[in-house]
Amino acid sequence: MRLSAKTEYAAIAAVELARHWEADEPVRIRSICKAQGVPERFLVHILLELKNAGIVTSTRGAGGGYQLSRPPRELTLEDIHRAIQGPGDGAAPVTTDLASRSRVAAVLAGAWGDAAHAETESLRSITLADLADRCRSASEAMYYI
Amino acid sequence: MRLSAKTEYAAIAAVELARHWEADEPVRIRSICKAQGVPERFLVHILLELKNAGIVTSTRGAGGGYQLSRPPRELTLEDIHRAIQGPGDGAAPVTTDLASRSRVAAVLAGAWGDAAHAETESLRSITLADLADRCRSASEAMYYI
DNA sequence: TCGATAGTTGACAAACGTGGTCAGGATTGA
DNA sequence: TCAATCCTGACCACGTTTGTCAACTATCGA
Repeated sequence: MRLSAKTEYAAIAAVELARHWEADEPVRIRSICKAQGVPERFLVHILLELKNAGIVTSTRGAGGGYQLSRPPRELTLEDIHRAIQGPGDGAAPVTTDLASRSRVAAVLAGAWGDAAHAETESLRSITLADLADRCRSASEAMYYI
Repeated sequence: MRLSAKTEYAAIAAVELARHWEADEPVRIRSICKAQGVPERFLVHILLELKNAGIVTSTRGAGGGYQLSRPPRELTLEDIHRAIQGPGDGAAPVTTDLASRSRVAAVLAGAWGDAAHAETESLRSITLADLADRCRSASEAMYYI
């Protein structure tokens, strides 16, 4: 479960968009960066990847910005993870080479796959709506401190 | 679940040692490499890491080699994974920085942690004995083809 | 004691991935 | 037209990964 900064930033941005889902107007990159402390030039590329993956849509020009392409309830952390880290993550690179000539490697490939599957399922169980809700509860809890 | 070649090689070597556990004599690096197609000079360093992690023991000199330090039933894939990829894998590097000033990042850290935990538990459920057994069944199945 | 065998250790390097930055272009609203 | 905003590709610095090489040390058997 090694997480790249890119994936983390992508998830942060996605949750931020989920929090603005109801307003139904584009969110600017700059406002995300300002709120979350993410390097702006970098987030440009990340959001572009999310757009190419069909997770967000963009509106160009003045007053433009980004929005989720679907309701936050229908988007999971796994979607984000797959969009950024790529689908070539569950399959082991070297093992697939070795698996053809080594039984041990083949058996291991199955085991690694099981673990990858467990991770994927865990991520798939968490929607952006869940995360946005948790942020809301967390901020409400703050008032009691 | 990104897997480094190093971790894969380590697991292959560990399973190979598990298959020779009952013989109770050291296995040479060269014989592992010959059987599994792993670069020999590289496996040297990998086995050294496994040794420092207390997973294997070594016997120097002529007739020397490596053996598992404990019965294969007591060693899991997670042990191998942790020994090579390091324990600094479940914790997200950037998030821990951001988590302090961003609620979103903090909430996300929890979610990533859950997924990492699911992966770890999956790996922990597979022992080297399991894998050695699977290799044995796989090779027996070959006779029927 | 000698020599072969095998693990130990550290230095090194090429290739790759990661994490950004920069400049300029395209689009849109006012 | 002008300003705001996204789009795109090039670029680069840095660390990690994946090895290789060479020299050293320990052990066994003759």
